[in-house]
Amino acid sequence: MKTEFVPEACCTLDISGLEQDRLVNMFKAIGNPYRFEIMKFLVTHPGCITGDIVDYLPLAQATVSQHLKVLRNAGWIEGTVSGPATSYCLHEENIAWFREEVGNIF
Amino acid sequence: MKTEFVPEACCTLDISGLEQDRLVNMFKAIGNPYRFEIMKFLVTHPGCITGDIVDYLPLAQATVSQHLKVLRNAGWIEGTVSGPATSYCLHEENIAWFREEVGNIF
DNA sequence: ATGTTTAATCGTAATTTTACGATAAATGGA
DNA sequence: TCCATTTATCGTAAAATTACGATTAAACAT
Repeated sequence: MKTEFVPEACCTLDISGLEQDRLVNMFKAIGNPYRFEIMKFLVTHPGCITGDIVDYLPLAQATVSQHLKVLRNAGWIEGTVSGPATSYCLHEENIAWFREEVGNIF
Repeated sequence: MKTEFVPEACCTLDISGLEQDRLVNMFKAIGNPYRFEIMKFLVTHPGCITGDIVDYLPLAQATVSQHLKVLRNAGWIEGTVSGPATSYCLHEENIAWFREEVGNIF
């Protein structure tokens, strides 16, 4: 069997299937300016509630809620209901997974 | 001056301004299944031409060309005209930058 | 029970992205 | 010069995303 010569590349991108889908979805979710800002805000304001983020961003409550949903579905954050409010935190486990995957393929 | 207590976070996301814009744009560009596939293909087929990628993906030539443009504008790849064709490679320098930035903030 | 607070969801408009066929432009061979 | 090859761009349709006001639902205090 002939093995094709492949020059040394600057990354492997060695990932496929569901893991790839999951990673691409995380890239897509964080690839939006406002959602990236939400992530940054959560680093310094862990456990804050939706209203805090609404106050912080120049967006309507419904829009922020929608962005939070995208981040939640992608696994970047998790929300816990506390009273009538919802408290948001970074999803440490998934972020650790992201860091490892990116570290492996880039 | 009172400094607020901030618990240890799983990442810093310590980035802002133009660098943040640039990074978010790279996230956005690679956050598309077909564009991610193109990147993977280029790892193992460096220097291939547009037509090779068109043959590889179930997309029309115009669509692939458009995806290549997005990847180029985001800095993921670079194309060099060779004859009537265009040869594409990963943009090693920008990818190295991406790797470092992600490594710093995550 | 009623009213207040909070956030998700609904409905919808505007914008952006994605996809494709057709065309144009550029190269190089016959 | 004429033709074939290759790819970018144009025009446009369809789909997805983004944004917002209005509504709904849930929790809790009075």
